[in-house]
Amino acid sequence: MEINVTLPDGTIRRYRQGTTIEQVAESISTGLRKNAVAGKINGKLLDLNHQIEHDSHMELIMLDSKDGLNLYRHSTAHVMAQAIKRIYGDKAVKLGIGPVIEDGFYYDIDIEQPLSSDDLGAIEQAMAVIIQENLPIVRRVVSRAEALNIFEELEDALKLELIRDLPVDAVITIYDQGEFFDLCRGPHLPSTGRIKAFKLLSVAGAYWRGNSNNKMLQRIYGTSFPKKAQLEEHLHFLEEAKKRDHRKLGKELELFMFSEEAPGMPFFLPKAMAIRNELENFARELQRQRDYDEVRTPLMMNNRIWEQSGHWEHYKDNMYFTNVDETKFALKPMNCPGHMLIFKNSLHSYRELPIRLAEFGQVHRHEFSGALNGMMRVRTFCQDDAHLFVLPEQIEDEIGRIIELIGHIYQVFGFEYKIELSTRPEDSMGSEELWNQAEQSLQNVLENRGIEYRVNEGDGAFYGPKIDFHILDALKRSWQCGTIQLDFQMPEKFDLTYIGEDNQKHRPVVIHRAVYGSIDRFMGILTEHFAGAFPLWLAPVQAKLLPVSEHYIDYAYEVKKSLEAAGIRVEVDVRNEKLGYKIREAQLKKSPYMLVVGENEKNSASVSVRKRGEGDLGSKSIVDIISQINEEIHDKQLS
RNA sequence: GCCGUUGUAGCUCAACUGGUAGAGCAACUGACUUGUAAUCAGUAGGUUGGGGGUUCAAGUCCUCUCGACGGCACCA
Repeated sequence: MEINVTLPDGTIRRYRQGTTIEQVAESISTGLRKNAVAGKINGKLLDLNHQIEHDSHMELIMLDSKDGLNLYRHSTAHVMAQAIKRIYGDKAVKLGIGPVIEDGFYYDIDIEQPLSSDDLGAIEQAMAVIIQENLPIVRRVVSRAEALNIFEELEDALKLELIRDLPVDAVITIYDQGEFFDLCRGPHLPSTGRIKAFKLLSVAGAYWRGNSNNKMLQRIYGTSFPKKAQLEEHLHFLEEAKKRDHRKLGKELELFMFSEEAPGMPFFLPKAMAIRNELENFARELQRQRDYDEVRTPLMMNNRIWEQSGHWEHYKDNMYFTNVDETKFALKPMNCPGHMLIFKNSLHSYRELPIRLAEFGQVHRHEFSGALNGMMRVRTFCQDDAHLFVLPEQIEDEIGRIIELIGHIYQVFGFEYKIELSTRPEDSMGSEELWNQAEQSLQNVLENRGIEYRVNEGDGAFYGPKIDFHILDALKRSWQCGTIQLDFQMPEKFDLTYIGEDNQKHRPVVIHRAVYGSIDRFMGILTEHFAGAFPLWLAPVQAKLLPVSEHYIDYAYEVKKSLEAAGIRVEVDVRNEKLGYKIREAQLKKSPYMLVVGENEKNSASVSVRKRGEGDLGSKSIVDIISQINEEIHDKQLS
């Protein structure tokens, strides 16, 4: 009997019933068969040796496709599991799950002996042997009872739990490769020999099924690629990312430091402070133009206000408390309650709204020790926060303005960004009705403006839904920075009112927003984004003066004075060293401008200009270099 | 918080199975007076994160504790 197989381009080919996907591929071309790793029959991913029994739509999954690569890595994970079992013993190793992730795979295993990265080499070797053996990977359907039997035999409680949790009508499959088999949905490569380039990267603890109440397993991360060159490239990328690590660069460039005395709390050194002041002033000026009023509220307020705002109930585990004069105080984890008090400090007419209160507010949040990470996750940081008190009918317009502001600021750094709408979380405050209304408003703004966005279910703040801005840095990593949150709850909790046209009291709506988010973290992101080579307007030292010898130090100081008078951040390298040495050092510190001064320059009131990334640009008069630098600063040029 | 790793000079890193803590860079001093990515010589620098223990002897072994790193969980 023959069946029709419809290919993606619409052509229909006839085959004997029971023909495998691989045979179909072969019948089209040998090249196809070679590079196909699986097939899709009527949209369902299946192994190459799957037999086609009915008329079907068929698509071949090629190794270089996303699906193909995932499958390839999934099979690599199986090979790794097999290798681990060969080394440590079949029963000593219980297998959890071994999924594919972005850029690789991992396998969670339960094994008595703690593994370290030193053990990875041996596992890799055993994997190489398995690949060498080129074991066929074969799918086998088993009944639930059989599956349970098999894994009971192995005393593998993890797999047994997985099997028991499968839906009743699930088809349970096991994949065999040599002596090894694993419960798996598949599909897989036809044989282990197809794996060409792989590497194990690290071991780490991971909770079984992602639940911190469960046992902790050992997770081994690895990756694999169809070509060795791709693997090399990926490893190189990881190396490059490491070189940009803001913790490393922060130390080398003397930006910030940490101390055991204050875990998770950054110290800003003078150079980081220069950057931070630029960032703050930039935002400050844009906010001034947009009619924000800047305020500052206390770092610490008594407990009553946190109970009133709901922070005590929803956030106390992350707050710092202190007892003074028998009154309990808390360090603010957010700025909103302070701004609510400012709003309440006077009576407001509807004519005044929107009122926009901005604060570079230092907040403290007690993060778990294991969560801390350089500037990216800290226990105290400064938010570029603002709260907008608006009339209900002003909501959309105000949010639109904030979106514009955020876009404006990000573009200056060359950041692309993505937008997410985060909706009501489980632990939320207030009525469902208000929440729906708030979520609807945010959605309206996004859709009316034709903005592309993704919905992030249940990720809103406890007092309201939010629009989050995720920037993409130079390495295409995503960071949540900006946020716009719509809040109907705080106005209730604090009984905020304004006097309307009708001379009655009305409730304003509050919009929380931040652009940088955490300035500290934003600086960490910038450091990695620019690999420490900050654009001129941000650079802590914008020009480094390099006297050719001691004789020109006086002249260097003269030039320094002129540049400083023009508002440029300058340093002189007065050390008694050769020019090449000073240049090397200035280059390593990523100084944007190096200005060499010697006999010629001294005689002509000029400097020799060497620019980061461009090299020697010849000499320029002091007046010219000042205007060149200032123009570049003013335009906030990216390089 | 959990699992694992880790902590030696300002920085980067040495010190085999326990046996007097070293190097490069930086700093300081001197010589050289320098022209576009490292001049030479010398000097100083440490209760090996902290506490306790084992030992004739601890950077090294045990234990508690603090910090950091890789993940997990968390991120209102």
